[in-house]
Amino acid sequence: MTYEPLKLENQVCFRLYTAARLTMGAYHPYLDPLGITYPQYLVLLVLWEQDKQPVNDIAHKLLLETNTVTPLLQRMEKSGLVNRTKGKEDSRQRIVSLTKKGIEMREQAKHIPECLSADIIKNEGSVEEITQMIPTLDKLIEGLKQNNQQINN
Amino acid sequence: MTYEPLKLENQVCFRLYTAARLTMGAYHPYLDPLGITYPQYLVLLVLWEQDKQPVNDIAHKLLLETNTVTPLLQRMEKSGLVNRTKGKEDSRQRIVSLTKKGIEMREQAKHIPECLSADIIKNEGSVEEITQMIPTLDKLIEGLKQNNQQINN
DNA sequence: TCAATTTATATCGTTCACGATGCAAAAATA
DNA sequence: TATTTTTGCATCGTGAACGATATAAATTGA
Repeated sequence: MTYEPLKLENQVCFRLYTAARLTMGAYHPYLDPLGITYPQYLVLLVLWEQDKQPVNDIAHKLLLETNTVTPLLQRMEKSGLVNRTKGKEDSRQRIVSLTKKGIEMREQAKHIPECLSADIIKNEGSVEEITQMIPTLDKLIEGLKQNNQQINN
Repeated sequence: MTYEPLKLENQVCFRLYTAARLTMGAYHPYLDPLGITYPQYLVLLVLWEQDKQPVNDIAHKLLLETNTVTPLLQRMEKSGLVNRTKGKEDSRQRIVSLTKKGIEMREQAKHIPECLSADIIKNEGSVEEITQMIPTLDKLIEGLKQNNQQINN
């Protein structure tokens, strides 16, 4: 009985990749009525915590590149959720602020986390077990951040 | 001290989404020289376990839709990794088989899993802790599969 | 002060990911 | 057998993700 690393079933990354995709799928019933996608929901979470942030801060908090976030914000501006104004001190910056619609969406989104927990309980049973993964995921993310930085230097 | 579900830092899904993206990034140094992407690597893993499978089987094993896998396989055919031939019993099927190049790539990819483990150890320390998440991830994936099926009915 | 460098954002091209739709072959059923 | 339904795959459109590159503004430093 030998351990075979090239087997799909032995790969942690495949599970992360799949779990992430399926979890995003589970958000669909709640985000579709609001007319937003999961990455757009993440941007809103960031702005609901603190309004009026430059693109870079948002990208940094989501661990995304600005060339991912810029088009995302452009789409959100087009759909009336945010405004993008030139920075006053630093005119290279684009300050992203919530519109009335963006602010009000928070009320509608308020119950999404508990809805998702309920869905998970319904089909699988244990939110506790899942939340126990958080410290490990955080350590993994921190390590991967450093690793990928080393690659790009 | 109230728990705030709408805070980014309290969201498990965001961590899965981030961990998955960053892990895929960590594969780059090993996959780029082979000229393949991470999803293409997953397809190869499936075909290395068993050659000559219809599109549907591959999609099912990767938990992807066929409309994701079909273009993926078309690109892999164009880059000379696989062939796609009409099924003999069921002519609706497309049987995907490895080319010589696809078979030989297994040798070059052999050490990727241990390289990735080494990278994780280097920057974070504990592969054991990460592999301990596997049962939980599997339960989560299984529950989400059922949940998302219920949605689409 | 002026050139060189860095920084913040944007643009472009390629590859996923997936909902919606189309189509032909197979299976089910009348 | 003829018709309906299902199945397997493909195509199209949209929205991420991200590497590479561009551009203008700010910063550094000679």
